[in-house]
Amino acid sequence: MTEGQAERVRSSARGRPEATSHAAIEQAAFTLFAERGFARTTLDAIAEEAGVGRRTLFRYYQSKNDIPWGQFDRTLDHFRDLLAEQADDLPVHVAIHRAVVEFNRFPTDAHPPHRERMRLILTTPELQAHSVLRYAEWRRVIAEDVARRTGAEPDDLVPQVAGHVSLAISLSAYEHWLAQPDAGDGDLLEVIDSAMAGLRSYLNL
Amino acid sequence: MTEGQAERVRSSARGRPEATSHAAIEQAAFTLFAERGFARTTLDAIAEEAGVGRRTLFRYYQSKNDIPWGQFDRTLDHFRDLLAEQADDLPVHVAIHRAVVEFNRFPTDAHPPHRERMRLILTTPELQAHSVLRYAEWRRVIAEDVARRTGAEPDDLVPQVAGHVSLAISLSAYEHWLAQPDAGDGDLLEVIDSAMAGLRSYLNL
DNA sequence: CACACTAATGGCACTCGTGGTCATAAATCC
DNA sequence: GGATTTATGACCACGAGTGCCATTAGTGTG
Repeated sequence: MTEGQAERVRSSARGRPEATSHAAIEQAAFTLFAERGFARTTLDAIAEEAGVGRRTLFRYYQSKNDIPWGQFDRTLDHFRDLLAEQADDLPVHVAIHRAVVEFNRFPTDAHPPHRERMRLILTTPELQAHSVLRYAEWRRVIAEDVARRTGAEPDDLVPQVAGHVSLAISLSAYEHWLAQPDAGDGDLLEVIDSAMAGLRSYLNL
Repeated sequence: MTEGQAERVRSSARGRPEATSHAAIEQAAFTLFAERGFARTTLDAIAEEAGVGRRTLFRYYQSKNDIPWGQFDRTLDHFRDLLAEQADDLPVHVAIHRAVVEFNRFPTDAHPPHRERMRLILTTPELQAHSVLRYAEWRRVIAEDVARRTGAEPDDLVPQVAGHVSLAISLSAYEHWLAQPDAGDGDLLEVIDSAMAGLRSYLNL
């Protein structure tokens, strides 16, 4: 999903070989982000650290803001599959919730690790802002699944609300999880459950 | 609320008078946005249209992205008041929901009008992204009120979820409202109610 | 009225992200 | 070896954003 940088999959082994990789760029970038912070890390610095030209970075990532998201693109397809796997006779919100939880079980094949990545994304203003565009695609995937389950259109109100609310739950959970000094990946899943329970209790308060 | 551009309220009438105003800048900007679109409108063009220097724009708005939001800052205080006004014996989610609806009743003292403003904000990628920073403050106001009503801390999970979910409802409603070709301000309030009802039905409550 | 004072203006220079163009490098295929 | 293919990286241009500072246009005082 996402346009992202177009899956630079070489069909053949012809032509000049790549001078770097997404992984190498991310590693270089995260190193510098950790040292100086996101805003004060220039693309020139990342290019130098990665040993490539600055112009080349833009062939691997659409923008500086896209670097921290790394592999997220590919994961959306996985998310779509997880949603499709949930039984059709489940209550819709249960099916969606389960898929959301599963989606966060093996967050990424990290490097840098999931938590640090999410911490950066959720605490850096520029990235918080930029991420909305990613979230929109994520919400769309949910809206489409809810529409399919309920016989509605993805643009109808309920599927849209479901997408927005699922995101709301997830973001609440991530923020809470990040606020806990030493929580592991498993704890994240519990917090997502708690957030959903919190929503239900809020609506009954 | 928001740091925003610091309420340029002159204590005395001394010193050189302002060469322009927020209203004048917004009017110039919206005119150009309508003509060429947001992205292709440069700050130079806005400055020229408003008859001021480019540098001066930054004394009225922190960034180009902040221009469409206009007066939103001040409205947050109003929102806080609306929340405080809701009776303490109401179910929490009802109190919050009512305040949210009221908040959107007289959206702005428009010019340019509310709907056009929101259409721009919600359909322009740069602005969609930038707006999360505004939303965060809005959510904070809700979290604080929910915390007060429930005896929790604003950073606790339920108040946070309440903020996120209220935003989710509002955004769903706005998007749906904007998708209707000829809906008025009153219709927006109904859509907000519908979105909340949609959430409850989605959750089988 | 002239002079100090105050506050906003706007020009200049600079950094940084982003995008277009294009010559060049480094592989494979014949 | 030469044609072909593909990625690279240099050069250039534009626009947003920011610090600096001389200038402007008011008010208040003697």
